[in-house]
This record gives sequence, C-alpha cells and structure tokens, in this order.
Amino acid sequence: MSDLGTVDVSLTADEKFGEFLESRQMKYTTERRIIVDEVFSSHDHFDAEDLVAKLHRRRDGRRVSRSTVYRTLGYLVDAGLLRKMALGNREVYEHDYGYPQHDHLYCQQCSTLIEFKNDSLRSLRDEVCREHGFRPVSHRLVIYGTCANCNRSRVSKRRLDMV
Amino acid sequence: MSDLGTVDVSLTADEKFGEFLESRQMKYTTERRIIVDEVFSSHDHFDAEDLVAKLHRRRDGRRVSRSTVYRTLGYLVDAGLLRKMALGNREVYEHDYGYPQHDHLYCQQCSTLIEFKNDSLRSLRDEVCREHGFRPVSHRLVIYGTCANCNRSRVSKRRLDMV
DNA sequence: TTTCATGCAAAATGTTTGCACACGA
DNA sequence: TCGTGTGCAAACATTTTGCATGAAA
Repeated sequence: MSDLGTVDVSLTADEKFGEFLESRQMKYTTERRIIVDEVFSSHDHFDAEDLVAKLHRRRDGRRVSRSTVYRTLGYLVDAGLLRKMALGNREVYEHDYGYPQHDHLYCQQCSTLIEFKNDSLRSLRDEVCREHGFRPVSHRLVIYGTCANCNRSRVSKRRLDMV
Repeated sequence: MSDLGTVDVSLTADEKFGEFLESRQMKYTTERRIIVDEVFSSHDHFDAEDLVAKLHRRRDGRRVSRSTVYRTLGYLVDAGLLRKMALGNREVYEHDYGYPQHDHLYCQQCSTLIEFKNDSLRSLRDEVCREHGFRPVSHRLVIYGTCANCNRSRVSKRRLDMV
C-alpha cells in the first residue's frame, strides 16, 4: 500500500465520529467503537464483507453482526470518515478523514492498488469544471492497466520465450 | 446528453459484433440483433435493468429475456462495443465503439450526465503512469457536483430567500 | 426510563447459472 | 444435423429492513 502521509486534523477519527453521532442524536455504542477501531487500525482498502468476516469470526466479545457493519459503514461515509468507490466490480472503502485527496492506479494483473497525488490533475479538473459552469464536489479516478512489477515480469517472460 | 461526435470506424456496430461472434464461433441470433439495435438506437447511458424493461415489455415479436440481456451485455463489452462504468451506485453502459474517449461530469442534483473531452487530461494521465512505471489501459473519471443549471436555480432561490 | 441500536431472519436487488427445448449455420 | 442459444426458474451475492430484545444516556 502506498502511503501519502496525512493531513493535519484536530480530532481523531473516533472523536470526529462521536461528534457526528451526537449531532444526529445517535449513540456511540460498543459495536460502533469496535468498527471504528478496526477500520482505522490499518490503511488498507476493504469491502463490506471483508469487514464482516473480520468482525464476525472473533471469539472475544468484539463480534458485530452483518447488519450493524453495513449500517455503520454508511454512517462513516456520511460522517466523512470513509470514501466508497468502485474498483473493477468491487465496492471498496478507504480512509477519507485525515488523509490527502488522491487518485488510483489499479493493476489488473496482480490487483495492486497504488495511490498517487497530483496537483496538476486537480487544477485541470477544476478548469474543466469552470468551462462547464459545473461546481465540483468530488471525483473518482481509477486508471486501469499493469503495474511496474507486472510489466517487468512480462518482459522477462517475453525474453525467456525468445530463447 | 452531450454529443462529442464520432470516431471514424470502418464497420458498423452490428458488423463489428458479427465479426466478434464469428471469431468466437458464436451465432448472431435474432435476440442479439434486437439488443444491438436497441442499444445503438440512441446514445443514452443505461443500466441492465433499463434494457431488460424495454425489451421485456414489448408486445411485438421482439421480446428478449432477462438472462439473454445480461449475457449479451457482457459480450458487447468484450467485443469493445460498450463500456461499463459505476455512476453513483448504478452500473451503466455507454457506447465505446465509434465514440471518442471522454470523461464525465455528474450532477448530484438533477442526475444529468455531461460528457467532456480533454486532451491535456489524457497526457497528464499518461505522465503520471510513466512516473510509476505503470502501463495504462483505460481509466474511469467521474466528477461529482452540481451542473450549471442547478447552480443557477440555487442562486435564484438564494436571491429570493433574501427578499 | 426513554430512546435508540442490535441481531436475526426475511426481503429486496442485481446478476448468474443449470437445464430442457429451440434455432442458426 | 450439430452445436450453440434461449427462457425459465432457481441459485447467488450483496445489501436493506422489520421486529423483538438489549444497551446507552
């Protein structure tokens, strides 16, 4: 997983979620805490069922049902803590809060996801929007292809084939 | 629907699909012809169920079952005639063959989809890929926000509110 | 103690598949 | 004719929902 560093934020994800819940008269339950802990313990992209599996197989007291996982993921997106995006034919979540805006390179060979940041891309996006009188809120860009590693292997393989 | 013109191609979509089917020892059946006709009769974006509905409600002899619609859409993508992409939480199809490469502005207010073409974007994409040793095959970019029309209405509304 | 959340099971959605019959080349 | 395709219904995969019980504030 690429690491683009962080964006300074005054609250932890946990605190931010607490504020969100409070503002909506919702409760910060044990289950919601378990989910936030799990989700923010690593920076990997994951889909709903990945998380269900992790939290469902637990033998300790920290099991959470499928419905609660799905419901809570929705709230985390609403709270601005997670972003949901389509990757091939999977729907994956990634950290949004405290993490810089970025786009993705997705290797169709080995399924590696590379994050990258490019400021010109952002300006170009805004310029296009301006030309259309369009007010951008967000965007999703995924470039599909093959990564450096896979390109290397293929070249080696091709060379071997030639021998 | 925006119209970006066409790209010159030597075969009609129908002929191209015929070639594809032949190359795979598949048959160009009545149902497949009905689907190609319908899909290429307009440039709108549509999802599988839109098409199922259109072809299922027909009273003439041109009804096609749900399974055949789904199966054929897959072949049309494989044949390079259609592109599939995520739009919000829908999966929509659009023409690929004979249509220029482009990206999308999606209005979250009125659900309008605006297509645009921007060559700098393409070069920038390729530059980013080069920096990462990544070989691009395709990409999906959707910018979410509000369109000129909706921005106008909102401004008017705001002005009225102030009176 | 009141209000909201959970877990379960059922339902809803979107898509794929096995199979008997039908059709295209 | 032969091999493929179709339609149907059933299976699947994913996500949502109604409801009785349980926990947070």
